[in-house]
Amino acid sequence: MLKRETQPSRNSLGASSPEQRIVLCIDFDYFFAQCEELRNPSLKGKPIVICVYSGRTPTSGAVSTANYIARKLGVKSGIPIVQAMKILKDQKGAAFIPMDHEYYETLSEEIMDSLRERADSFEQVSVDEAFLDITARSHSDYGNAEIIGKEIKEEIRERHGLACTIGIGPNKLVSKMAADSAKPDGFRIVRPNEVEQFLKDLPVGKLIGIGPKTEKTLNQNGIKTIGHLAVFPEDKLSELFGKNLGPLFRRMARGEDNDPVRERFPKQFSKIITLKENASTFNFRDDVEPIAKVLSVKLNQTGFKSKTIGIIVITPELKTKTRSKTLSYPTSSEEEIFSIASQLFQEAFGSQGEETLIARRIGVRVANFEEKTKRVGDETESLSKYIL
DNA sequence: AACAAGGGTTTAG
DNA sequence: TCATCTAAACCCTTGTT
Repeated sequence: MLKRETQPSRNSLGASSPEQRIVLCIDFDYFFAQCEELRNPSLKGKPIVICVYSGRTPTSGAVSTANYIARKLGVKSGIPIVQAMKILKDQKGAAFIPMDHEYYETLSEEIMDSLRERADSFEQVSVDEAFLDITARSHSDYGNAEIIGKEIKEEIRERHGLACTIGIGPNKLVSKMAADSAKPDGFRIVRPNEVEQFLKDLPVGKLIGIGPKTEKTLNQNGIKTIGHLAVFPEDKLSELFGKNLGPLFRRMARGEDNDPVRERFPKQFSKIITLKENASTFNFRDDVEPIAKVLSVKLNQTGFKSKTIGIIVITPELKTKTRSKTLSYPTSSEEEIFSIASQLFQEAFGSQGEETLIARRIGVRVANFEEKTKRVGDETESLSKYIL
């Protein structure tokens, strides 16, 4: 059914790529739950649910993640805690553990630091995921890459006691999808000549960056598999998803991705809380101050200052409203963040007798960073190695 | 034409 | 029925240089 015009032959345009990159993607399995197993081994073998309690009622909140025992029974990220409790009510020993992000971050940092040394260049994507460019140290040879990858996997098990999944491929996209296809506790290599076969029959929704909304639109246009997407007319895709994203999706479906593995620096910080009860501005003024403080501290600790300060309101219908303001100078001052956020809340909630906006959750965001001068103790810091 | 600001949406973990 | 939290990237519109 799917007509494939994509032949093994390369496209004929210009510089035959200096590309023999080999990229390794590492993903710690059910990371938060595994961290909990690490400090409390008696949890092993039981369903574990990592919870974010909102404080509205003793059980209200959402599931952050769960180990595979719980997942197999239907507990997924994002579902209400109550629902997870229902699913697991007959499971003896099921554990509902409040998320302890600081602890996970500490463990993550230790491991990331040891991974960083094993890469030509390194990119931490999240608390439990990273890319390693291993082109040079593998001499662009997948046999060598396999040895390196397996060493890393074992080292993490032995030194840190954690299971992980590793994917290896010619770029970040393919390495990540290779890892996704192999988890948990997996290892998979997809070589350049295997990319097309690897991708073509997977549902489009499996492509990184294609979520539920995009998948639905694609399906409605007859695109069910990544192979379909790879040969779909580019102008149609541009029409559907925009001039940038349309063509990008098509390239991704072909397994193409030139994005380099590079250190990431934060571009924004935000903090959002759930209010005990839905409220308007006049009632949650006291909640804004501690939020401003947290962000100010974080800016000062990391050495950033932000020019843009914004607020976020989640309505009872779970719609998101945002307002922001950009200053002519960067700041990290608690008072300043608080004062501007308060101002924005006033404006957003209608100061002159309009209908009052009601919030379920409120938050503050700082963005548009400018680096503060100097910082001691960090060598990797000088940010001049930033090639874009 | 290029860029910045601002608000919304989508994705991911 | 119940629905966390953080961060990034993109889209579109509007306004400025």
